[in-house]
Amino acid sequence: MAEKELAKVYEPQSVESKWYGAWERAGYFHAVAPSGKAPYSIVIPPPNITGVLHMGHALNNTLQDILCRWKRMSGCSVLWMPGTDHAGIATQNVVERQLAAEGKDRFELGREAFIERVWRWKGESGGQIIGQLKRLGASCDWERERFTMDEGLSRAVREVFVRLYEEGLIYRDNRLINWCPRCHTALSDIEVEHEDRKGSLWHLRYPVEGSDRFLVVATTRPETMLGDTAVAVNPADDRYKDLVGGHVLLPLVNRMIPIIADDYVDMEFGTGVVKITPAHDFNDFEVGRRHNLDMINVFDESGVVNAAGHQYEGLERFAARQKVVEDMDALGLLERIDEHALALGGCYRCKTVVEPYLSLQWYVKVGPLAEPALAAVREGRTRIVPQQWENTYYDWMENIRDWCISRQIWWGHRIPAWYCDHCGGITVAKVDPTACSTCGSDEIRQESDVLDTWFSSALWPFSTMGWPDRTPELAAFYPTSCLVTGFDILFFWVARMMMMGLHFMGEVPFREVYIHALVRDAQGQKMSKSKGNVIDPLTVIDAYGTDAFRFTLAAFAAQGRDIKLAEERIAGFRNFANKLWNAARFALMNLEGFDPDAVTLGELELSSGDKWILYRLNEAARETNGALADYRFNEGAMGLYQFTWSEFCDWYIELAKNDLYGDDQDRRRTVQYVLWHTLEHLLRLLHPFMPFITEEIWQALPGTKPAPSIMLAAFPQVNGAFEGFADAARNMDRIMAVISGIRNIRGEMEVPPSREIAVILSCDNDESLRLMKHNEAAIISLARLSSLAIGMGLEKPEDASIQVAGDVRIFVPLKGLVDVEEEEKRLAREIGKIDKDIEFLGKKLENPSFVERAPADVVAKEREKLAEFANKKRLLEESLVKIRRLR
RNA sequence: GGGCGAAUAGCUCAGCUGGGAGAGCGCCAGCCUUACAAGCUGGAUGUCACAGGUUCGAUCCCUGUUUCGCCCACCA
Repeated sequence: MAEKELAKVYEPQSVESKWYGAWERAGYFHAVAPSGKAPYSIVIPPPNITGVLHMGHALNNTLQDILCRWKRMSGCSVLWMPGTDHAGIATQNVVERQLAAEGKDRFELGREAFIERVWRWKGESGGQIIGQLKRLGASCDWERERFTMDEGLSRAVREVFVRLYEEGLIYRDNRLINWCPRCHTALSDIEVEHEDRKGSLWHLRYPVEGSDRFLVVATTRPETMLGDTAVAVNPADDRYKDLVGGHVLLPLVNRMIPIIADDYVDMEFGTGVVKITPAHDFNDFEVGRRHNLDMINVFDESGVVNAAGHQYEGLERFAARQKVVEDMDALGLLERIDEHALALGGCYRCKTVVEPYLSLQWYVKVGPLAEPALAAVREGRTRIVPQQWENTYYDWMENIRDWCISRQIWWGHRIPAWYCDHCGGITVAKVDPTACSTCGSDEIRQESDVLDTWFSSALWPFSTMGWPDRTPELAAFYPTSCLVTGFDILFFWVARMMMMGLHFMGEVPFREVYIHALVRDAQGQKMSKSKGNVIDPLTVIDAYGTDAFRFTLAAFAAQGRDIKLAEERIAGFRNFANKLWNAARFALMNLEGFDPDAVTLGELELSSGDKWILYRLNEAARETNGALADYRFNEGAMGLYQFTWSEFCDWYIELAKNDLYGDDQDRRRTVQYVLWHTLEHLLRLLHPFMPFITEEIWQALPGTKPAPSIMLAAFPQVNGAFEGFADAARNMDRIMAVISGIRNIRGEMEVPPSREIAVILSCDNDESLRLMKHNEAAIISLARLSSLAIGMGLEKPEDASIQVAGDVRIFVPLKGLVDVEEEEKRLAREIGKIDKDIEFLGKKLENPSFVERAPADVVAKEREKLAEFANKKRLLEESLVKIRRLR
């Protein structure tokens, strides 16, 4: 067995690539169904195949991996289902840009060739994010990796579409939709992002027929007047009552349009007159339907004015706006222009301003699907964490509108509907039909639209497991245990999975949904390419290592709060990884020749220090399990950080040195065992957070391994035997207080560590005396003493510095160390601090209502504290008086 | 317009069911103490946004105010 030399500084790169490959090859990520073990399953939020790993992915997948590794180690059969999303519009855009660079467009290629080209692109450069997830350490079951357009999932999509159609939950309708004039497709309501912008409110005069009056309408979109088919006023508005039923002459196009009355018009706003453009405004559309108005579409699918716009035909919509305003002005029909704030809707893929557009589209009737999805959360069958998001979910589900699912692009699941040229009937079928189901004609054409990308991702939790077949995976792993996602896709994805899962599986898709925060930059701004404030996770990984990065994300992941990622914090956790590494180096150096297999805990005689660290380790296990069970990732991470650094390294390792370097072979063996045991368990606790470094160290530890990888070792649970060490742990706390007291004098008096000092401890009871004597060696070495005298009721030497630690008085003779003036100042400072405490507690205890009404144990505790402070103050004052006498 | 969240040390943030506020970084002082200078030891630093209320007691619960941030919404 060649003992390898561990470098002084942890180098993540080689360790990471080595272990990830080994784990994957060994099949540790693979879930077997059924297995007899308790199932735990998570489906990954499938990243777009166009995607490149960003901070959001890094956080999302780190948290999922922490859960999966923790559950796997806790004895569950874990399925983490990975895959990617075909991302219809986004992917089509990428390939279209490529074509444009070659001076071509998709229409030249034709539909089939274009789709082929997209598949080719996917094969060559799509899905690079998978490799990036592996660098992050994600323990996904890659053997099961799925793609939303692979054969199985396409079959599921088809099945769902046909069934919903047959149930009357999918229909076609001609109405206004959000249209992206750049992507040339319809968008669903939530695919439109509203942004507040400054705009103008143009006031236009429309001449009233048969009169010299004008009606002044206010509009934010003057170009749409080309499609006006009415003006409306409120029926209760006395100003215009006489005009209702009459007409105005629409300028520029010179069309007579009616003056109608509708409650929709707000008398208070503007002039109280609204121009009605049913084909280009959602409200106007409703008004138009109520009044049977013509709906004149004045744009083509690129947002260019069409023939209905007369002389403006061929003008792009914003150019048309300018021209319309100019022409109205020239006619003296532009009354004025006000500044006006408005929320402009943009395409979520390309940011182009969307156009309300009249067209025939496919819809899902969501009301009947939303009901059960609401009930499931209300009844707690799916729990949303943090709970505050439940309200957002309810609000949306309660006000949900039908979902436009057709997209006029080519890349995606083509809608399985065929139109009959002969009878006009529609055939919807799972298998491509050869004839019209109504008239039998074979002159049928398939719908050219594809489905919204989110239609297929809504099926993800069951389609990835083989639905509509009844598979062992579905039986074992559906419903999934947990979904980890950001709130930005709560509506897009989570809500729709709830609806589809309940409808087709009869059961919720996941028991819990953990909604995590957004990762922002150090200034709290959303990271975006245009702002140039993007931190690339892979750059961070290269610079600091995956483990440090993951630990940073976990430590920051407090519930309900955005993460502001500052690079210094990552460096801090890189230091933590290095600290762990060096603690391990220390352990390995001192465990040479030690065989843990030959030792059992029961045979060992444990010191206070040994019991203390085992007790604290046990508490750390309790806290980590509790934190992860509640998705308190930050508490889990920070708790382990504190245990590792402030307890294990700062105290136990220092304590252990005494015995490791000493002559007592029994003590040496005992400490070796405790050191080994603590480190070994600590590594397991840390493994979900820092998978690589923990495996590397764990493999180097002596002893027979319970598993071939730490991934498969049992996650530490609370050990009842260690809970009995609570008293010993408290004793150790007293020893530590004494050591800290001595160090305090040393630090305050600026005595360098190289200078060993003599110390006297004075106890006031036997128990205390025994405890101090028993831990004499530890005190001497940790406080760096030349000598230590311990006794009962000892007198303070005249020129000694004093410190009080519980019931122990600490005297440090100052002879030749420092002058008494310094000691005088230090004592005055100490007394000053205590005075404040005494004053506060005194007031509290003098308050009769506190003593009467507060719980007895609280009062007793406060009294105890006061007595302790008073005692400490007395001792310090005595010595201050004596010190002064020396001058 | 509706809803949600935040305001705590110089900075970035923790703080579970009310009992004198914590971490990391930074700062000051002293240290190459044979695991680690990416380190060790000691230290300083807070009207817990503001104003009321409940309570013996409020950073925590209630009301209001201010300032930020986000989400939703068809007022031209």
